[in-house]
Amino acid sequence: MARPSAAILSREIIGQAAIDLVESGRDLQVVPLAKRLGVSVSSLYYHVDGRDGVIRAMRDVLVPQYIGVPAEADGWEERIRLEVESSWRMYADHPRVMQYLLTSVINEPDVMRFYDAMADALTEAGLPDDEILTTIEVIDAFMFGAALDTLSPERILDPESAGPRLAGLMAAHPSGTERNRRMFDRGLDLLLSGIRART
Amino acid sequence: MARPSAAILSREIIGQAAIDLVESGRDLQVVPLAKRLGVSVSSLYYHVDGRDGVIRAMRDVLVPQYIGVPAEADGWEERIRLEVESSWRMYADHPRVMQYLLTSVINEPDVMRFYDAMADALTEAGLPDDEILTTIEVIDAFMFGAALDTLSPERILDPESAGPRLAGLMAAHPSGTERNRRMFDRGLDLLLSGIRART
DNA sequence: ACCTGAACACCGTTCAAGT
DNA sequence: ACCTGAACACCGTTCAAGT
Repeated sequence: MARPSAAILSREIIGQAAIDLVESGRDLQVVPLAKRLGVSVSSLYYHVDGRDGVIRAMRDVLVPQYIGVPAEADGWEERIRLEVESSWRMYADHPRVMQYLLTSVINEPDVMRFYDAMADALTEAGLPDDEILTTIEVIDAFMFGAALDTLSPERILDPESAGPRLAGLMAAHPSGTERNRRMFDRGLDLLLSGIRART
Repeated sequence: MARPSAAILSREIIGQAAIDLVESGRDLQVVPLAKRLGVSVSSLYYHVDGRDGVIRAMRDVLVPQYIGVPAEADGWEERIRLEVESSWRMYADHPRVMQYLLTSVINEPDVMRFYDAMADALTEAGLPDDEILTTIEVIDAFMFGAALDTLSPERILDPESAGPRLAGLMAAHPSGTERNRRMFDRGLDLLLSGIRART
């Protein structure tokens, strides 16, 4: 079966299988990926440029699922929230995949669209021109850090070894997904509040 | 020379060499590391528990250089700034090393000290108890994202393909280290301003 | 205690060969 | 056009052997 009647592989199929593999907790490796696809390793190389190509394929599968709907919103603040929210969900839904996208730069057009929308919103907010790009970068960085936070273990700190003050706070603190979600919301609130104070 | 008169390796020596290797732009690999140390690969395994052990060794070399001096400061805001600044510098000075520390959790006691100091400062600021931990996590996440931002290429976006609005802003925007530094400062400002608004 | 050399399983990549 | 099998360089790890 050197040439099947219908192609059994494609960039998308490979990208999706890689996402599944990685999200199931394993490393991104070509051999297990091929096995999962029931295909010989070298077959992958016809559709995708090596391991790095697999990473780009993952990105190209994920991005269209989350980015692109230029949400209907009233007011700059709501626009920023919606914009950030959609990128954030992509990160938070696939934190393990994120780790690999870290090195590979996100697709130009997508970043461009995000930056453009954000620049519009911040201009409308009345932020001075020379602060706009930096502010976008701040939000971007926070989003990124918040996404990677998902990767950290359920309990980051051991209450046993904490001081009494910290231990008390930790007892009433959520963990896992809820902790992460709350952190993201609060961060965005703080940033928006800070931006408002500058306009 | 199976047993030299004076040991030529140690955890620290290995950790430092690994930092140099990684910071020079290459991947963290055991074989080049051994070569750089003028030693056989298997020798590393006596001092360090494999590749992961090398990562921990890097961390144990870096952390004491940056963390630990509990800075003299007046006022909660200044305390937070100093605290965050020192962690941040470790990240920003060694962004490539950071990539590897991402997976490995930072040493318990260090995180604990950071969280404790931050909790004190935020309590002094008058922030409600149920917001303190979340706020610390926000700052932590931002710090992290800002550090990883250092890894992104000099010019993230191509002004050619940007809209006129964005292109104009980009012309007046710094790049490289300065861009990164400014972004970090602005982000911390925004967050602190947001925190102030909540007290 | 501290380092070496050989050996092994495994991974990423290439390429000629098949249909 | 699309997949396979073999071959290769290289990496991480182990372990017996040396002093």
